[in-house]
Amino acid sequence: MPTKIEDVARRAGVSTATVSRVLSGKPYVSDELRQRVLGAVNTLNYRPSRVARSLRVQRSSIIGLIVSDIQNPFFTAVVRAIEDTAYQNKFSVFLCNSDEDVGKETMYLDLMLAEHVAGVIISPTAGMNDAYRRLVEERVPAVAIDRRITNVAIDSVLVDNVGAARQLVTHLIEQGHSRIGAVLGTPASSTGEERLRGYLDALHAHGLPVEQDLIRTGMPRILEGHAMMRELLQLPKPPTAVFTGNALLTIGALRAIHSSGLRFPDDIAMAAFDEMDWMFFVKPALTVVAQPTYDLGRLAVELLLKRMDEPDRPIEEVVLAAHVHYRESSKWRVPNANGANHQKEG
Amino acid sequence: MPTKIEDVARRAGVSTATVSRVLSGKPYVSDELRQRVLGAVNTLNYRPSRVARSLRVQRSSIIGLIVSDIQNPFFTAVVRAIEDTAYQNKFSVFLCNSDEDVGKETMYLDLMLAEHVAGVIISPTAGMNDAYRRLVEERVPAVAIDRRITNVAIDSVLVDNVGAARQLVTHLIEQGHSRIGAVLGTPASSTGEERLRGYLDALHAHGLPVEQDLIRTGMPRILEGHAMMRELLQLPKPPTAVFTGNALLTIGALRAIHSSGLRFPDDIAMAAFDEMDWMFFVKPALTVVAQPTYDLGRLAVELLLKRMDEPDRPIEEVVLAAHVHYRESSKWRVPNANGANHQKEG
DNA sequence: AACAAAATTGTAATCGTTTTCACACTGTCT
DNA sequence: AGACAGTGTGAAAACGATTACAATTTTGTT
Repeated sequence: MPTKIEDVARRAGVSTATVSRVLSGKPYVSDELRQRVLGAVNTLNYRPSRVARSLRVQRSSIIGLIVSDIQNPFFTAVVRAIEDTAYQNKFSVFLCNSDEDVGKETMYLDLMLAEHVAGVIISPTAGMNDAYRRLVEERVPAVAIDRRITNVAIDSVLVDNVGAARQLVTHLIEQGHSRIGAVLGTPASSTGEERLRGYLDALHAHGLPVEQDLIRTGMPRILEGHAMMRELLQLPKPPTAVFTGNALLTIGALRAIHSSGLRFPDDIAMAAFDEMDWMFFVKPALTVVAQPTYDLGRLAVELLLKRMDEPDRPIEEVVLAAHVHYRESSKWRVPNANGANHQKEG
Repeated sequence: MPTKIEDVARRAGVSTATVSRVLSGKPYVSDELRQRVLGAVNTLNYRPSRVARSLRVQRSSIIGLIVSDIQNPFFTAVVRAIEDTAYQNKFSVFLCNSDEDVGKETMYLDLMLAEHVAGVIISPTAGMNDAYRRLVEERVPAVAIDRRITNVAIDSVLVDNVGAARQLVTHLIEQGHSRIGAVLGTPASSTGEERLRGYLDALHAHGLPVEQDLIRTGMPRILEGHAMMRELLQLPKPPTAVFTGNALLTIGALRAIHSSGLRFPDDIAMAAFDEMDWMFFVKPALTVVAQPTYDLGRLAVELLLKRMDEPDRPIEEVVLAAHVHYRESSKWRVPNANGANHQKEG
């Protein structure tokens, strides 16, 4: 029932080759035939089958996008940017949610290969996965976003996590804290690992001891963030400040703090990763590092397009800076009787 | 370079037909050949081209999903449910973001038709669009979610917006309010229209006058919500309560209220659509109607699957109830000198 | 006018599957 | 022995586009 190129050709009294040429804007078609073809296309309301086209030309105009958590506002912002940029370049996006599950991620990557997507953008769930290797073996253009792939070298656009975390924690230290809790994503992902490293860097630089009890890692989700924060608060000697490593963990931690009736910065100081829409409502205002979500997404697409054009260009790794917003939640803290609080000037 | 079915056939010493039969679990293949084929598939690491398959069988195992705003947490929750359910049924999801733009929506629908998706789930930007008609003309299984399509009859899964809005506004009235502002999405979408209708119903039922000045509609986004709420607050005689019609509008309205230094429920009462992750933090707690997001998504996929099996079954329209959480933001209000406040018992 | 080069057009092969059809080989039942 | 119903297998025809190649016409150059 769907009209095919042959129907159009018949109606316009030309060959399918000509129709194809007209439709793909190729040269060497007389104006007269072009008009006839266009007319036929119009009256028949013909839309070429992308499937057939993909089969023939061995690539599609679809960008496969795999994010690790579609409910994380950080990723939806990035998705938004990717979608916009892809759209501007006549590509469309095939989005999947790996849900931080390596099995699901592998399955979706396989699907995309089988589907002959033009390229893949992925926020990897783990540093390595054989499926990533297959990607480069089959020479499918691919870009990693947000997290690093250690398995194999591919283009990536990342954020300076170490630097941002170090800044945030340094700031807490300068505000007089020495026992700083960390609620982080699993170190299996580069973001988790790097944000932890930034935290440790800051402690070391100020000669502060590292207390393993104060460092919690887990799946970067609200529930886990809540649990980790509660554990920290139930410690015999709880931290006087906390650093949270992602939007969802921050929500969870806020919930835990909130339900124990504590308030920052006086009961506990806080500095978090990721700015969110509704944060204006958190009082006192939360010190956060805002990640360049839109640029991240835009650059990922641009890198992907570049690699499609030049498959053999050298691997490129873009690292974006994040911007810290210093606000009240981490303000100078009056030392209280609560614990040993090595006061430093800020 | 990618291995094709022919390579497998050659290596196993059989015909491509046999390979295909083995791979799709068809009967009439001897155990011996089956083993040989499976072995060859394994050593060659063969993955059949979905594109070729789609072309041949004239359908894919992809569900196309078009949402009107990927940054709206209501939709991401629904997307999550759709993804999960699709995955369980061996379908994968091709997600696009129409961004409340009819042009973009049309373009994506066309793309999906051209891509021969197995079915389409869509949250329509407007009540009618010729592209919807094409969907049924070409007999592509389709389900509308959240919003109604008036153009043409298709399966849909909706929420009882009129009822939920009526409940919310009735509650405000019972708490003593008679001048209730409304910050709603554009009435071009059924959600906007129905939530407005619920609001009006409640007013009429209590014999309260409708003041056009108190009713604001616009794009359901944060910016617009903020602007509409600010306009309401700047009215010579501002409302004593406000009803917001969607998650993003609620955030915008909250921001406007927050920045004018007002507090609910005393300065202004509030009741909103959509529960969000972080709302525990809003104090006093916000009265909201929680939509059944997960069920919405799950049912959409189930309806779609049913229609794939039985293309001629009667159109089904599922309407889900939403659940109101009564909290402090709308509590009984001490009448003040501010305006004519027809007191009713609550 | 003669010839080369460029512009138009069509024929048919191709992309990688699935599936129809034909054929061959079993048994089983008259 | 012949007919018949399964089984098991492969050859080849789809599916709907693109494009290499060839054939033809037009244009440009001497």
